[in-house]
Amino acid sequence: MNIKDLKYFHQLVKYKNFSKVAADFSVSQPTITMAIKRIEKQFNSRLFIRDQSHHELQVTASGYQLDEHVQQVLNELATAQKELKRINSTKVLFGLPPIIGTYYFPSITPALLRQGLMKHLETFETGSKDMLQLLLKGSLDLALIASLQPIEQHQITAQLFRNYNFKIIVSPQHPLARQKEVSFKDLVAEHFIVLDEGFIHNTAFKQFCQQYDFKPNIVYQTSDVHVLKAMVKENVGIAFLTEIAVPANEELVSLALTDPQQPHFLISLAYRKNYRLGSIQQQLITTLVEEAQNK
Amino acid sequence: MNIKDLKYFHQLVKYKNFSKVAADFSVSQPTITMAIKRIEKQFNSRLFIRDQSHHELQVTASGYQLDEHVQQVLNELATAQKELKRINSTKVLFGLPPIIGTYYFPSITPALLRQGLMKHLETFETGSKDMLQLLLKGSLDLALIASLQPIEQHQITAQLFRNYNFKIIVSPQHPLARQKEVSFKDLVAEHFIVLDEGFIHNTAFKQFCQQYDFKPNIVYQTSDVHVLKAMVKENVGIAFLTEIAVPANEELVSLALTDPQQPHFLISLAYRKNYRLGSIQQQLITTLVEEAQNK
DNA sequence: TTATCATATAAATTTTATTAATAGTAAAAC
DNA sequence: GTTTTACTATTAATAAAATTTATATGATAA
Repeated sequence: MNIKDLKYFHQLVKYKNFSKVAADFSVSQPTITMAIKRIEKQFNSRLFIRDQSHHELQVTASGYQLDEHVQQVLNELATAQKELKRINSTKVLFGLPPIIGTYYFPSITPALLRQGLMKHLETFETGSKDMLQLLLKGSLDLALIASLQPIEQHQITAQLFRNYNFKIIVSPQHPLARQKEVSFKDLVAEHFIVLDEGFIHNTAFKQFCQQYDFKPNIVYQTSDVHVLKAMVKENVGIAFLTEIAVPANEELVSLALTDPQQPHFLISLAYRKNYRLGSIQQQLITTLVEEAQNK
Repeated sequence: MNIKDLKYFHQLVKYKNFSKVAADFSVSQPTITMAIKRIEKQFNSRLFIRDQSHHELQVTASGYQLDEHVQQVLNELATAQKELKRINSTKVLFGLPPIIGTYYFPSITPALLRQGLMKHLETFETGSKDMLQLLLKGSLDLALIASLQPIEQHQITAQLFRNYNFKIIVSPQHPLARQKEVSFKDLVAEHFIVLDEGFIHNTAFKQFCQQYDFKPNIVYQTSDVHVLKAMVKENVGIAFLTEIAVPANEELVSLALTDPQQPHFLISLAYRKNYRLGSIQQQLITTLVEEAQNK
């Protein structure tokens, strides 16, 4: 059996059209016919129903079931390809979401430098949500990921190692600045500056809104935490942010949330279960975990 | 790329000998040489070091890393093959460990009969530990599995639905029969009849022994619960058994365990995440879950 | 030195995949 | 009710690929 045939098969399940698949792979149409015949013979199953009357190719239950496995197979091979491409580079492709990269990671870099690990790191920045997908696809080796729930993803090993609260930040001019804490439900009337979809802040914020059943008054949405803070300082609105992103010395007032059920900003270290750890990777993980525990 | 090449590759990682692999697949030795060359070219990586001086073929880090993925791929295809072979039989191959099959399952059969589901069931009996492996390999469609911890296996969906205690059972003649409950640590001097390795009872029992740091006096080991009970009735020894396997009407006395930290006998319904559920499968799962909740 | 073991190479052969050309079939368009 | 169009299947020819046979190479062991 040939991988190529599996690729043809998968595309056929997707497009349900032999000619289109042929064109897609720049081969002749009979090539696809033959490939599918080979696969149907190999698995001894009818995978498609060629019913010309209904003007669409039907995929059988067997066809869909096989496709589940074929997808897994093709992904596995693609992942292997990407991994092997990197394996001899002595560099570890390390995913670092912006907030973690700005406010948490710098505190670990001295330790990494001491161990001579920094030069083996190649960081890649994107939102935590994308990160998990990139890990799964093999486009990353290792990643720090922020989440609201502990990461439970088959194929991924995740070590939860930091747990932060969310806070409300306001300008010193804001009436709330006199308080030390506040309940989210008392913020119905406030104007909010919020972070973009890619941030889990967004998800946590929506959760809160849903919990208290109110529609927040969002005056501005940004993907830049500095912009968000600048606007809060100008008292344009208040914001919802992890405590990690609010160093003490800033001209901002942060209020604890008193709500009994509240989400947390979790930081985990994640990698694929079948990613083989070389000595550099081992050292890196150990150092990251140790540093996380020292704080 | 050909699946055959991947099979050759995997065996070569295993045996580290070209000629042996060739013999294994009944092909000539150059076939393997060529196959490996193709794969090394495809992945653009050195996978083996042919160092004749050390008299053994060395597998590189890349080689091992690739093998991780190759194993996954080969398993996925083998699973697909088995699944598709069964898919048109309208039968669901249903794994049922002996204890669950004898003491729990019969209580659900009336509901299954009412729904006309029994005729679609083909049950297969083996220990819970094997069951998970068989599911993963695609040799089973669905299984009831006993475990001490909730099942957390990537690729497997498991619904925990029953939770039983473990008990100590003794003959009415036994001194302990006058008690209602007992702590495991007070059983050091007893003679035990225990179940075989395949049973999770065995694991739970060992856990207890380890916890209290004692070496149990095991007078007989069996894989048959009836034999175990018969021997307990004869007062040959006492036993450690789930409450589910001790119906009230038997001439046995069961004692609760008072230990604060004790394992539980969990029953879960499990299937592969990418096992597509047809209407029969859906109905079956719904019925099983409903019945479990009714008790 | 010779024998032995393990892998590589090369040419010939076999097997398999692909193509070009064409046929078949049903629905849509004229 | 032909003709066109859109899809898929079939066939023979061709191209590509994997496999074999025979042999070479290189290293250790006898």
